[in-house]
Amino acid sequence: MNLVHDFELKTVPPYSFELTVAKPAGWWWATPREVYEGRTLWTGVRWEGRLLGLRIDGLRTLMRPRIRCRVYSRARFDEAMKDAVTSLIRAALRTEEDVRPFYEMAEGDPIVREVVKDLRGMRILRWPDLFSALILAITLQMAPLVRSQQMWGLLMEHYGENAVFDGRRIRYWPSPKKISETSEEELRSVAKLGYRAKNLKAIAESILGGFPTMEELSRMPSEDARRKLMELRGVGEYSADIVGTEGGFSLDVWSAKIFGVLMTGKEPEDPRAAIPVLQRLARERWGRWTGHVFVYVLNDLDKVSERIGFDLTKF
DNA sequence: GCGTCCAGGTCTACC
DNA sequence: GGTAGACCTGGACGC
Repeated sequence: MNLVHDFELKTVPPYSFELTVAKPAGWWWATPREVYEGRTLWTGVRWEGRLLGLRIDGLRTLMRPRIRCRVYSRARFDEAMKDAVTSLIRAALRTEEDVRPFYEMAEGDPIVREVVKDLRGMRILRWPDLFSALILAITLQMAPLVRSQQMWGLLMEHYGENAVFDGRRIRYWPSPKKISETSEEELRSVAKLGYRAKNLKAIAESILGGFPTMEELSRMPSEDARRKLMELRGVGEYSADIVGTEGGFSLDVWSAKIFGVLMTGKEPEDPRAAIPVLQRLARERWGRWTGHVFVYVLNDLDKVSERIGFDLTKF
């Protein structure tokens, strides 16, 4: 791949590049196989059907942050393509988001007050590529994390693609086209997707059939985007919140246990049944910042556990 | 060793 | 409009 675009982004402080792209809980920015070393991220993104290599450097400090991004491609880039990719990366890094109102709200809340000090400057997740985010959501369903990781590994190994640039080789998620061309039986047996194979194929076909892109979804009112995502086969509220551009409160059985302890003082007896109740309580308590609280708390479980004297990492 | 349970949900069929 | 029951797979657990 050749260098086709090189630009800098200003960010609204405080902005921590490291906490944003390499989350303490281990979540990646675009692919689990990306590399983060010494304030530089080598990763990839699929845009308009083509895989791009990205080298992103976090420059300067928390309060005077800048980001330099280099884009690599096999194809040539014109000015319109450069503008589109710049805005895609800007949105996915959330460089223009002002988190100060969130931190002000946190001052008055005992659960969030210390968490925002631990993770000052972190931005919540915002997947750069819709289909990759949907693969993540589908493979998280009804599976312990190790099983989800097994599915990611097999999907990438057998159907993924390499971005080779800047002396690096980064393995990236399969394209919708590749998944649509693979039989459901093969996805079941080779990628061990089980019942999810049918859903993932249907999603790939919807995307190839003109489903809105992440950028188009982000321009919709968030509730409309959420409803649109739930039109996809196998995407319910949980998955729509994982993929969604506004950082939803995607409670599942695991996180319901954690927030059950934090918000009600005890582990729910039936976590699945507790999900809608906890979601309502969270929405009432944190309003538009609910998704931020979710990501901040789940990325700070060690310290939160220490403070409350209850091991939340055991779930 | 072997059987059972259930996990970082969603859809369908039935009432 | 509300809700059991089914769904892949594999690790944990009890016997």
